[in-house]
Amino acid sequence: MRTSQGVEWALHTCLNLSWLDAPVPTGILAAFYELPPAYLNKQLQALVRAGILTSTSGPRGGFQLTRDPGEISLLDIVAAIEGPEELFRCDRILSKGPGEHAGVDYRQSCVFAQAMRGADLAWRRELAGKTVADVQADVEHRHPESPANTRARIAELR
Amino acid sequence: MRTSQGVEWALHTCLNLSWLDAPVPTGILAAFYELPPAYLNKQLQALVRAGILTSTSGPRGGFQLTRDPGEISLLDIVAAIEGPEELFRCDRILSKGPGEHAGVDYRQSCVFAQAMRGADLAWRRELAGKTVADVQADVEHRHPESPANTRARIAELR
DNA sequence: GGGTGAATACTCGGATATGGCCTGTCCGAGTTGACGCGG
DNA sequence: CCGCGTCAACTCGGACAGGCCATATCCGAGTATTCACCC
Repeated sequence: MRTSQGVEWALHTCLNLSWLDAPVPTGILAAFYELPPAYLNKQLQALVRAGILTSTSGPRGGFQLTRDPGEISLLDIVAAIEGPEELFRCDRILSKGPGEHAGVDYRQSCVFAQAMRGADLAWRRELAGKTVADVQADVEHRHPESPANTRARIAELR
Repeated sequence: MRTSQGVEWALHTCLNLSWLDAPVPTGILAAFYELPPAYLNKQLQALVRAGILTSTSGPRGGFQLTRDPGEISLLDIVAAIEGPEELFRCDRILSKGPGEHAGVDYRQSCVFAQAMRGADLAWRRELAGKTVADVQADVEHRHPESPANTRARIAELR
């Protein structure tokens, strides 16, 4: 059980977009990391549906962040790509067991489901506590040249 | 990204086995929750490889816990089924980016990978903190008849 | 020279193939228990 | 009655198909720019 590649792509792409102020087309963003352009486009569509990115068609179009990087958590991005389901898949097999009554929601009452949901929430809490702005700050602290490098490379690829 | 069905099956099966002291064959364990026997067998094999269960061949054979339920964490079971990989898949796409040097392990230095690993650890910490014995106690507290019910149903299926 | 119109190039968006892993099944190897026979 | 050997049934274990989701790609719809033409 691992996240899809799209998550890593989306994270890094959002960080790059946080250093830019004009729309950037898929082709450029894909070339930045040598990714398949059409498939990256598909992932970015999911970010648009989630309200994280805005898309503009036509020449000089592309993708850009809809809001401040400080308002975009890593959980927002992960959930946009992976979907809203929780990590643990509960098919309520307890309902097939003995001594159990109908009309009970085993997703709520099953102790395992509860424990797994607790772990799921811990995971989400960590992801929700870190924003793109936080990452931005970390990276700029370690590698102050990163924003300029990114802008330069984007301009070079245009 | 969700856990496979095998995780839920393994969790409940381990709990059932914690209330029994003799080996139970796959067929019985599967009938308990109306699961496909051969496929459940496949999952239990993974638990054997992980050292959680012991298997005995021949008549009167089957599966049983290798150690005390208090020494089996939910993480042990999940990891046995899902494998040891962490949730976030990092393909080090940074190494394809500009201004980056070879010889750097981007699984370590990438800020996103670090943040995702932190969330992963939070998830694992929750799962490692809960043992089968804990679940056992919770269930017995809420439904004191559960152990007897389980033993009766197992005997009935034999 | 300025404005307008069409043509054009560019970009996103969804519809469409392919591959790998999860799901599901089957049969053979090994072991245990039972049974019958002989002492 | 007791011991031993054979037989048979039972169980695990790994090898073998099918289905679904992640991966990957392509082409059409829409739009802003550009350029040429006309006033």
